[in-house]
Amino acid sequence: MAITMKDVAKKAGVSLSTVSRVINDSSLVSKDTSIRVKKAIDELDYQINDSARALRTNISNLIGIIGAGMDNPFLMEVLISLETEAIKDGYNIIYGDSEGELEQELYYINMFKQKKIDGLVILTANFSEELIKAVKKSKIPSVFASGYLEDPELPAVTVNNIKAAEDVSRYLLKTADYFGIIRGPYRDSVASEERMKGIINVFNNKNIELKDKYIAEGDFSYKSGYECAKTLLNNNPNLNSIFAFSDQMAIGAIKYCIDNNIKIPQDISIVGFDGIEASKYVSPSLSTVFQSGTELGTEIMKVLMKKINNEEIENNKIFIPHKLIKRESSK
Amino acid sequence: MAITMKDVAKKAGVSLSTVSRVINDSSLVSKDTSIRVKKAIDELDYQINDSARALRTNISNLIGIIGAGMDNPFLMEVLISLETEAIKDGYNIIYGDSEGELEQELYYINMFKQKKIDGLVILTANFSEELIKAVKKSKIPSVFASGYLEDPELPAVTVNNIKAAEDVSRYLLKTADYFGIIRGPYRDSVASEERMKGIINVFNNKNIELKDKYIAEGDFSYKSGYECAKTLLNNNPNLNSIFAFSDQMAIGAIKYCIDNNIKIPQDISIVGFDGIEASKYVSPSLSTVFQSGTELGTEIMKVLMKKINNEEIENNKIFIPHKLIKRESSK
DNA sequence: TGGTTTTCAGAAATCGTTTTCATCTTAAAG
DNA sequence: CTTTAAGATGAAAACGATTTCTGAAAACCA
Repeated sequence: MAITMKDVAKKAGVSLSTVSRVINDSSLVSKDTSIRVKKAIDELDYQINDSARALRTNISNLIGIIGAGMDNPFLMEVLISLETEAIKDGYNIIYGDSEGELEQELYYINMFKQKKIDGLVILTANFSEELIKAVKKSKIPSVFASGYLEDPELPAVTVNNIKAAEDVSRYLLKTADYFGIIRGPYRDSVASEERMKGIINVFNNKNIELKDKYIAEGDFSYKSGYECAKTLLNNNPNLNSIFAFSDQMAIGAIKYCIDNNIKIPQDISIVGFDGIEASKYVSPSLSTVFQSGTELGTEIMKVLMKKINNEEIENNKIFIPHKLIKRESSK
Repeated sequence: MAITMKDVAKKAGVSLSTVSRVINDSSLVSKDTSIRVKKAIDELDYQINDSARALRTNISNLIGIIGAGMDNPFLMEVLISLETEAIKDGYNIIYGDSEGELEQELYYINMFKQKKIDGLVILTANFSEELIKAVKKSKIPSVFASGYLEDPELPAVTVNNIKAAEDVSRYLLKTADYFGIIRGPYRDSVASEERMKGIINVFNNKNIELKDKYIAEGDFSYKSGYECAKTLLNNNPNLNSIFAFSDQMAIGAIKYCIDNNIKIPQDISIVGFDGIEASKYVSPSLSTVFQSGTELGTEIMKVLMKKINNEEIENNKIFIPHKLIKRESSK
């Protein structure tokens, strides 16, 4: 059927072993035969059979990614970056979208085990204890994006959520006595919890009481941002700043204000999180915490490669830089 | 090392063949042994080795996707949908981002061949003749998203670009004598060419001359939309409508107008294409041609499954529905 | 020159499945 | 009571690579 090593071996007049050696750049083969074999490979247009190789070596050159919320441009950017980096290291990406469901996450871990993936990236905004357990149990070298796990065996790469939230809080409190918060889901969202921590730090520091009515729970979507803004502004009629935990929610909040004739930034300042491309092009343009999805992706991959190659990981909690960008949506 | 069929066989007191039969739901095994084997599988937590199976059967249960421009939320939606559908059919998605480079596309086709993928989806806005040739040569069952190929062997699933562009054209010409066009790349963009065709149809019909200065070439990004709007409005000072071939470009164009104190829709109407979520939340909200990325994904998968299973494909050019949605950005 | 090391190449085992073929029961048919 | 067919199961041969072990030839050394 397809061309195999055997065909190449016959054509080049050598044994299977030799062909394999040439393909794998073994030093144990003479320049001369190497050239001959390579020529045969070329002429026959031979393609290695990855299944056979994976079976024999137990290495698949596959990196599994379990993702959710890819409608978020930021996560998407991370995904693309992961793919780009993986290819550089000779790996392919196999993607599973869990839609945030534990059941599906476990399903993918199983699938991935069967596929003998070499590494795993968890690219979801929230994840449960059960997932963490399952990942650990799988013994697959893994890295978590977003959030920080206490577990030393499970490295995480993320923006410094606490510090970033502190930055925003201090900034908003320059022109306000308190501010409304459109946070991410309460359930299993490490990142949101950390950002809340940052806010609390600053509130405490300034002796401001953080009231429940300042907080609305969104799910990172445009729509939930819109709804949350409505809730917040109804509950706090003279609210003059909002910090949303994603740009999409911030843009939703902006829309609500415009729909209801609330002037931005005169009446209210709005700050988002992520720094997605769209944040520059909405009107008013959105102030936000910028983090580079591309950078996050490359860092994740670096750590993952180390884990796969059993190298020492000096630090299992890696921060990528962030920057507060002030635009038209805030004063 | 890992648990294999052999272990299961031993535990259940049967032969390898029988275990294999149970796993593959063969009818040739008695109820009794089947239960026994299944119990053993459960107890040992046995996982099939996909490499071995793929080697033996030459079936990988992998579907390759070559994509580009995933920063476009619409394509992203298609990707997620493809993944969801693939899983239902027992396939995994392996994704390669070509960044629109032929070289990378060819590279992925090669990789995918080695991985023995069962099907391929080309999910890029533009593709060249060379790519088409390579896909054909690969003999992998393939489906193209977007654009229509004349080739009967290569099915394509897409919105009816011609008709959709006609709809927009007729709509805009109700309140204008002509309109500006922010099109997609000239190079290899079947979809853009088709939309131009639709525009030309309507222009001809109404005896309007399509001048070069009405047309600006973008790349589907926010930024290019902004730049193109600038060009168009400079070249056509009293332009009062713009049709952009993506929502992102339309949003960029809106931004340019707002930045330059051009009132939407009083001074100018703007219509986009795709119907991405953001189009609802920008201000003014964007009129656009809605098409469902999810639906596109499921349709693509349906066709691909037919190709993989060697079923008859009655129609190798499938249209998904579209709908012109009128919002605040147009009158 | 004879012995020792190096260098290169091949034979064969192996990875974990699926599948063909053969075998052995047991039930149905005559 | 034989003969046949059907129903279950097992043995063994693939699938296409890698790798260990072994051996031949060439190169080195004294």
